[in-house]
Amino acid sequence: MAQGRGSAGRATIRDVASRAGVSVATVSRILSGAYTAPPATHERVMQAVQDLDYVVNANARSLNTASGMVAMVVNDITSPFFMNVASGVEEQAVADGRVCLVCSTQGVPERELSVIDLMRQRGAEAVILVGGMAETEEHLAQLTAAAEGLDRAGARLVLCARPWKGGAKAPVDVVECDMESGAFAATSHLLSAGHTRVAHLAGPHEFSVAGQRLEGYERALRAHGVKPDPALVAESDMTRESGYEAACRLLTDTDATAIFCASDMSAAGAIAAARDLGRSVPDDLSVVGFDDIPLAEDLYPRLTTVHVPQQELGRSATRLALHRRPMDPPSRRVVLGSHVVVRQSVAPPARLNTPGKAES
Amino acid sequence: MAQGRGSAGRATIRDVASRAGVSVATVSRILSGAYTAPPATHERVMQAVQDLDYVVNANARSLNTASGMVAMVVNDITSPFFMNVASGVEEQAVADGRVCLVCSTQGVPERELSVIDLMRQRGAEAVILVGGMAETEEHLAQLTAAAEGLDRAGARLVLCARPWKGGAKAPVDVVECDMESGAFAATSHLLSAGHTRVAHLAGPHEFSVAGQRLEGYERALRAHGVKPDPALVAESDMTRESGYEAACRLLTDTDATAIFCASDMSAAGAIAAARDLGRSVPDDLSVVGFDDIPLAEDLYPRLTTVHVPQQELGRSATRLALHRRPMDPPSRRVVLGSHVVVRQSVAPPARLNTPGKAES
DNA sequence: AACGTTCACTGAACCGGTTACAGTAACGGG
DNA sequence: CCCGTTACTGTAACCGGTTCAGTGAACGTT
Repeated sequence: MAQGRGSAGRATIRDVASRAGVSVATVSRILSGAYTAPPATHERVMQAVQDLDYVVNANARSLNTASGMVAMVVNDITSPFFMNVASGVEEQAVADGRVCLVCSTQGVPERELSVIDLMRQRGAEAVILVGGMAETEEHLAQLTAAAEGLDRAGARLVLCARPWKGGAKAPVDVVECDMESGAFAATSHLLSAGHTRVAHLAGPHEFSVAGQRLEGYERALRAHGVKPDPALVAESDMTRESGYEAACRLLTDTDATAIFCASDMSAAGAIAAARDLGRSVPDDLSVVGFDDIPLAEDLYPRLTTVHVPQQELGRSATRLALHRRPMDPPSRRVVLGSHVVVRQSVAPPARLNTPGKAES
Repeated sequence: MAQGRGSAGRATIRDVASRAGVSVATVSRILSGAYTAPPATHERVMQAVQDLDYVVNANARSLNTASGMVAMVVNDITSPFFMNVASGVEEQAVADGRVCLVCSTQGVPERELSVIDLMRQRGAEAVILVGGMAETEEHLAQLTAAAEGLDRAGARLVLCARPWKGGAKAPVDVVECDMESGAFAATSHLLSAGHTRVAHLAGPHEFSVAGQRLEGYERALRAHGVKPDPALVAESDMTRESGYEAACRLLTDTDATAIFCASDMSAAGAIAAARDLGRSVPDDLSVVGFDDIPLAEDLYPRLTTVHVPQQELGRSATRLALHRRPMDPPSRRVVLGSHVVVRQSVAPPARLNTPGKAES
């Protein structure tokens, strides 16, 4: 079996046809399962395929037919949050009989566009953008153009876990999580525990998702009658390292007794920073994260955080992309909820007698 | 800009050619950058491309030319270890001017084969298998067949972080890490700290990588004059959950004072189990992991583990696949080293007076 | 003036599939 | 026995690119 034909290169459908003594059309029909040939013919063709180790050329095939590909574009392939979403996308895609390909932009905005283009060139049926990215107006315009191009080709661009600022007439669907209210709940949780000096370890201000979390944080403060203090918000890029650094600044320069972090990763950094500075969590410092990635369970103390339904985000995005009916509006939007999951990283502030610095 | 042509579907190269008043050959050459046309012609063509919002059909293109695709196949897209390797693959692939696509098998062996096939159908220049998988003889045979098929098409199959049992004549390259000696070093580290009852939280016995770690563990025991005790090795599937369960069994059923885990994930489970059973790490139980994924830094206590150069594994694999000279042997093998990185999860055993169970 | 080059470009034959259209054989009904 | 189906198969025209072989004009030689 699989005795490579003498010549180099791969066998083509004509090789198979001539070896089986039938026409290419017959081979094509049999292989694509279009119809049932009489057992004898079927057998002969299959034998020829076997003998020649023939595999169809999917590129040639999708010259006339749908490619069956769903493409997912991710900023950072090592980010647990993104990859959890990605697994939801994948799951739904294979459930719908497609194959799912993941491609990373390595954080470079231009690569995002070129990757989308690539997928468009390859005839992907849906392109799903997972996660945030800084959005200049130019970038947004190009994204809109790409979406229109995809649309014209009968494909779909879906934004997942990332808001869309491009207007409703662009053929773009969006699945996101209500992060503003998640942030509100998280911050409220800290305020209810008695904290008044609640810091926020924000994400990059260019990221719209970061903006939403900041807004929720500020709204909660105001709702509890606490005046937002700009000194209490530090910016990081949501990674562990930059979370560590920003938290160090917060802990040394301010009197914050609690930190609401824009991501679990930066919360991990914050906890490490606290430990290195001799502050114990949650006794000396309460920490709340965002995302609820698996890591949250393994931090010490186990991290109280805002649960974002990552897999469901991915699944919804894929469903939106693939199950589209003729008269759907050009642009649809699904918003999933989030909720805080309470674990062990929050406690009441150490001393309620704030003025004095003496131990209670 | 991008004023969609009246008709549906995408513009083809002939549309562009006729609009620019040149032949398709000219357009093709200009767009593929094959030669430099006079500015006037170049300009006309580019304008037509712009007007029609033309994008090449990459599938049609790769009917005649190399696809420039590198494919990576992963078992679990959410595994930090795999995705760290994956980022190395991706990095090297784009450095070599290719695009890199990731595809997951979702842990199903048959899907591994079908995904490889798919990539073969699509004309990938290299297929890189990242991570282990149970290998039946049949699976191995099919893998060999796939490798031969790829080879005939001028592509390459590379196994990364996964050994190859299929013989050296198969056109398969392998990049792996010396896990046996990593396991030896890790176990020795525990033995040197004074432990004699060292348990092993093994991976699935069908996984060859798990076997290597078990061997290193046993060799270390023998080297230190300790008789391996089968009761001290528990099997898990390297996930956190199954690590938790296996560790619970180990902690309640045996008198182990240290556990060498086959992965950091299962070590995380073991630490959680110890905590839930009221044993403190490292005072009552020492734990060593394997892989050195980012999580290791965030566990409490910070996890002593065996560092596996994940990104480098991925980079090497890609280099092997892409940089191949004519007279290279059919099958090459690169083995990278590993070393234990000491953090805080190991301490001498609590009581050297093991016989009595009284508190010291 | 005749001739060899180079330049800019074209026509048409590929690449490897799918599929519309058409043709043949066998079968069953009237 | 004739004719309309039905079942199967073949021919050839696509799909959308790349590229080989070649044409005609302009240019520089001798």
